Amino acid sequence: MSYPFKKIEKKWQKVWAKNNYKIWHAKDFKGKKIYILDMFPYPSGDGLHVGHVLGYTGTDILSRYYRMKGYNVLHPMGWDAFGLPAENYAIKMKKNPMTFVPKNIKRYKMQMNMIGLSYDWQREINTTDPEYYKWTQWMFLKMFEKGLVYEKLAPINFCPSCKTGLANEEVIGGRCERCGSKTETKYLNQWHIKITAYADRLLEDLEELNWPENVKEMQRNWIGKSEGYEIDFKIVGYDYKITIFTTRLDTIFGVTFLVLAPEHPLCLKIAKEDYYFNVENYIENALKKPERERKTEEEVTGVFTGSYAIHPLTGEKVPIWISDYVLFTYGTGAIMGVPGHDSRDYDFAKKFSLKIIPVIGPEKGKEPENLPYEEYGYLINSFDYNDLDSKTAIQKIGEELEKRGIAKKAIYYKLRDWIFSRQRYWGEPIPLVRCPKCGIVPLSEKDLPLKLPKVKNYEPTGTGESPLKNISKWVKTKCPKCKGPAERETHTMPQWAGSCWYYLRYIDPKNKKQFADKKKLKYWLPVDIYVGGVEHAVLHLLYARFWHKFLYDLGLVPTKEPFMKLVNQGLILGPDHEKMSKSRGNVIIPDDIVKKYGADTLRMYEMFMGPFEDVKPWDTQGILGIHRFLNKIWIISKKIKKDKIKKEKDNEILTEINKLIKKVSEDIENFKFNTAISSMMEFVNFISDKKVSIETWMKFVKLLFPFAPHLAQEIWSMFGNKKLLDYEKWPEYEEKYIKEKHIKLIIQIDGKKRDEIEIEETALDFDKIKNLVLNRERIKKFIKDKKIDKIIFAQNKIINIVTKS
RNA sequence: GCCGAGGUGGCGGAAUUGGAAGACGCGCAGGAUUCAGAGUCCUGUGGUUUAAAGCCGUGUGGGUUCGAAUCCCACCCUCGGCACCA
Repeated sequence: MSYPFKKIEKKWQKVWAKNNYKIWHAKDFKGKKIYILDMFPYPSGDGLHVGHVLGYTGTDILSRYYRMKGYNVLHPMGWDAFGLPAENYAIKMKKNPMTFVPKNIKRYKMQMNMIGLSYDWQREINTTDPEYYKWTQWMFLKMFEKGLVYEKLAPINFCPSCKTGLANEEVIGGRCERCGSKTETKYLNQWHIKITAYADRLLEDLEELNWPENVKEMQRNWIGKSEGYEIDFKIVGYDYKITIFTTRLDTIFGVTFLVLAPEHPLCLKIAKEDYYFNVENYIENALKKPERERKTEEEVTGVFTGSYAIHPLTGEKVPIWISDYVLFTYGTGAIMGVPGHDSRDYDFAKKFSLKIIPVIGPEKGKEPENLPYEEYGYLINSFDYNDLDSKTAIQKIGEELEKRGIAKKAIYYKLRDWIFSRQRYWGEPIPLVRCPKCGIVPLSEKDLPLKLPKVKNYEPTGTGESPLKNISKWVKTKCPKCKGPAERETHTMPQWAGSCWYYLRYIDPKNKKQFADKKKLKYWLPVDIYVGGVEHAVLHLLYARFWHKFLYDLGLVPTKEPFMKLVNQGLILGPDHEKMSKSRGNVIIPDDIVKKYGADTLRMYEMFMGPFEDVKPWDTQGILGIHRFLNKIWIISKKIKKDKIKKEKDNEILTEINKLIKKVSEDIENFKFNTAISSMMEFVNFISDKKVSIETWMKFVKLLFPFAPHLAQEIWSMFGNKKLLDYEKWPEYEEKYIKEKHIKLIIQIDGKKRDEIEIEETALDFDKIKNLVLNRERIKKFIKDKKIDKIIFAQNKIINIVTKS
């Protein structure tokens, strides 16, 4: 029979709901703070899944722990309700998101209470609340004001299923991040935000963050900074010059051709008569396919222009080609071909029988086989620069070319500006007006929020226009400047807009005058611990850092970075070790588990499964182990109540409980919840045949509380404690009980364990121990007539007798 | 191809400042309780044809060391990310 978890959980959830404003409400400016943040969910309609439970339980354990440690804990929750997930779901269910989303939120909140999460609900926020998105729009206007927002007709990624343009970050392997459809390229007039202006700082400031290395690396790669040189090549018979970008100036003597991207404006201008037709043809063909689709093609293609450039150092003529393996959107849209040391250039040269000159080789006098050939080798076939190492050569050649005005240092990034327009209904309206007289005019602050109108038909049109375009009542407006007739911008903001600053609003959620009070921001920022999925590594986490830096530059937030420590919870797979999905039928629903075993079992099992950050499969049997453990605790509690031993007299138990306090505290702080639970189990196994005092057991119950709050609270009150456990102090361990009086010494012979011996700590003397050990029968038997070479005595733990062979 | 993380029983995983490999849990086997089952409790559980002892064992092969899952070198495999970024 299970312990009455249903009754217990219901009972305490009621008490907590009633007292929420007291127990979990973070008061401003009160002592030492800690800000523990979850990535807030999209209330999509499927409800909380076990992945949410994993992350949210982790932060709940931390919050409960730090509250008991005496910290002022800010642990809020809210709803990222704008955007595609909610909208797509609403379309599928044929319900307006405006009426549908609040219902979902209610359900999510109910589920969160069902698993006993200790959020400060007084700080709840919702990105679709006009009082919230008023400030999202306000911040957008600040960016507009500072010249970070611009409109551009550009080829963008378009999702044919979601019927909207997407940012580069939202395209994962050529597919829509949300629905998995292959994206297409469309030319649309879109608002862009100049995130590239922050590229360097976004890169540099990563250093000071306590984030998982892989996430930092993903951001570094995404920003993709390359330092090199721009070099001008003169063209024979023309006044034009071709500028290329390279990071490998040391290979310049290996240049045997130049390649232009098909979009390059010089292509047709320098094509010779005999080649013109071919060139025109090639370009036309190439441009039909957007860059993204060209990449996947295996075969190298290209066409010769008939023109030649002059090598700036050798004066030799090198042919100028056109090929779509050169991207117009990166660097200068033109490259120097070094087939000796670049695999793509090599493939190209092979295909079109172009010259290949190796210019990097082994160090002079060294055998070629024992050195790394690529990267930084030594120059060969490079005239005055021969035998220099690559690094030095880049410097020297750079200096020389700069002196002659042919080259200059340049830095390029992979990062592109943030495409900010969405052709969808369910987002923050962009607060701009198009006036035939004044052009683009921003709304004034007092006109915010610009509310999203209620509509009947909100489905995406697919024409590149937003559904808002059809609501002429809303679209037609007056120009804020000249008061003449004008039209509103009808595209909406991307889903990421609201999540860029929500952690700031929690700090002062009801402020009507500012997005948050400065003093409060100063007190609570930065976020100390941020927990969420790794899928946001170059989406939300990059945008939010940028947004935060922008606010920092305006003096509106006190820190350069928003999130100091980041932890990614690992994915939970289905029992079949596959990713959970409806189509596979391997989805575990938290509600079912709660019904069957209770919330405490669910919480604790998810923490016990394995390391918090690892991918791990759900084990339908494994959860029984945790449920049995909680049952055992319940039964032992009843026994202890009957026994009525007040003070702890058993020294062994004192040692164990003190060790446990130390272990659990350290493990919680390090997100090692699985080993914390293991050691609690070991403790319970240890005391199960002993009589434990109430004093000791109450300490244990406090340790259990962050993990299984309902059961712990019930046991706590069962022993007549009136105050809620939330207000109790976390137990402290006493060093004197932990110190071992006896030392178990392992005896090894030639590194293999042969025996062990227990020694008083005070009797640790090498000679004495040596005698003791060598006289033991068992040891004598092993040594027999072997000669002892030496004896190693290590760390009061091991004695190793080494024999001569 | 490049970057990052990782390979430990039948399974999830412990131990990583070099010092008893396999904690804890699941599963499995045997026993107790029971008319029976469920549940609970006890015992065992890396391999080595049976007990003790021994021997072998942390992806593979080498190395350093009194001693290696842990450090070094080479290789194999798995997972995650990026991918014509010059």
